[in-house]
Amino acid sequence: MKKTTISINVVRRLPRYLRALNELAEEGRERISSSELGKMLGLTPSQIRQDFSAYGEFGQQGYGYNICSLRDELNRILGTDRNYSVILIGAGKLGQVLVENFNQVAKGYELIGAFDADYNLIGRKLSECSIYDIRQLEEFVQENQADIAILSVPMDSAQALTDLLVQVGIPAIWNFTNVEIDVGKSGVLVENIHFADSFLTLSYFLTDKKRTAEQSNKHERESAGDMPGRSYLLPADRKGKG
Amino acid sequence: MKKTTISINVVRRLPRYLRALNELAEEGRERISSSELGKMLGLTPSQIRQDFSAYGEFGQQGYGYNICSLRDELNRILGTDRNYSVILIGAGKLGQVLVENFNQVAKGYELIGAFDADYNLIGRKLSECSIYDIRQLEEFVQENQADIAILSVPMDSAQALTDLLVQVGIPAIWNFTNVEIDVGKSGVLVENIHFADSFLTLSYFLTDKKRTAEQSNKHERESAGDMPGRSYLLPADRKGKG
DNA sequence: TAGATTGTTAATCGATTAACAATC
DNA sequence: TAGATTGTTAATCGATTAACAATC
Repeated sequence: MKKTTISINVVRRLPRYLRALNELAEEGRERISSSELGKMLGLTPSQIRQDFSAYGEFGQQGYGYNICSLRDELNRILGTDRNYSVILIGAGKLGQVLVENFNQVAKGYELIGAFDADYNLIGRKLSECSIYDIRQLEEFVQENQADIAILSVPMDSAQALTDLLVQVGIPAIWNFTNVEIDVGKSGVLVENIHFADSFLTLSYFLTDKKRTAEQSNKHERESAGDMPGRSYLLPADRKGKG
Repeated sequence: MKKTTISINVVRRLPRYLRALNELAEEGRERISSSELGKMLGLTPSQIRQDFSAYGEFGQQGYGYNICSLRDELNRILGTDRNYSVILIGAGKLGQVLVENFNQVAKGYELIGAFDADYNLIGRKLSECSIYDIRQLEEFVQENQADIAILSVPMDSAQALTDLLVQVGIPAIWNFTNVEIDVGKSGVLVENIHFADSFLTLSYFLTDKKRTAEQSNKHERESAGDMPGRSYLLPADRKGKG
């Protein structure tokens, strides 16, 4: 356990490690080396050992890492064992889909309430969770601990609802609106799912590839070799290295 | 126009630039300096100038950048002017939501077909787009150019459908399944929206913050100052710098 | 024991920031 | 012209990779 500050790059790899370990555990595997895990995820063994060592000494020389205990450590590090309570802000179509998939996506988290301003929705149920009037939010969070808010509202109300969430003291927002929401200096955590940004990134690489192809067509295939092309764009870091 | 290889970090900032520029254009602003744009997005002026200069000389000394022409350049770089055709694989709830929001998310792209294996869905319409039998996919792409596939299917069929997409020659996949899909050495582009990974990242920082708080409680508030705490976790790079 | 593989230190590589001449 | 601000080169900072002693 060395590094004092852990970079965002390291953090974003942790869920991927957890995913791989869950798979391995299901297959009944007992142990794995940094080098095998590296092959699975397209990372170097060095990087994997560095990443883990930022949090402790989880492996054993000559043996590798015990899959179940490493998985447990990651769950602890990520906080999936903390029984966080989640609320949904915006119970429209997207919100509904998110709730339905919620248990798949977020094992160990509990959805305790949904909020909307639409009277057609208020009073209904989403899975096992009630939809409340957004004006009841403050009251609700005074009586119930809410750790994370899922924000799935129209773009034009995103900032107003962010302000509300900050005001009532929600510590973390999972933002699905395609807006750069502003929490000021509140210290409220924001994690964005910007669909459009992700889509445009894909569009970029596709365009880049086409441009390269157009280019080499211009050069009238003097070099007839197959151009490799990026094959994987993973969030924040590349899979294969070129 | 200098750098030959452009890093993924730069690329992932481009959609954010575009978003800011669209906003500014709507406000009727004409020009902006790297330093003002930097303030908007929490980036240094240097970084912004570096990023743009990888693609060309879009600014003017003493003036800054013309908002509309910079926006146009970015659209060109990202390929939003290329009229890409998109298909949807998996017309379930998530797929439906994605299609409904598609025009908002991806202006300038056309959804030309949806595919599913469910006979309750096949033959219906999603917005203005027909849902076809997935077994017709190969035939369909022989007759229609399809540039990007949105993959929104259950986790256990994700890889099989990826294989199919690769086989029929789709060049880019926007993957919404929480699975590390494998396109082998095909060179097919993959951009992931891993909901779970994103959620766990948020959970991590929340937990991290709580741990820090617990820590400083242990130290019996000798230093009574307010701890700042990370306020923004943006994809791939941090907003405020600590 | 010998082989495997860790955790960690040092080396390398890459990305961000700073500085500044060029110029609108 | 003077002030502003670019594009780019150089300096700094940080992250990844390599190497290796420690040890299971």
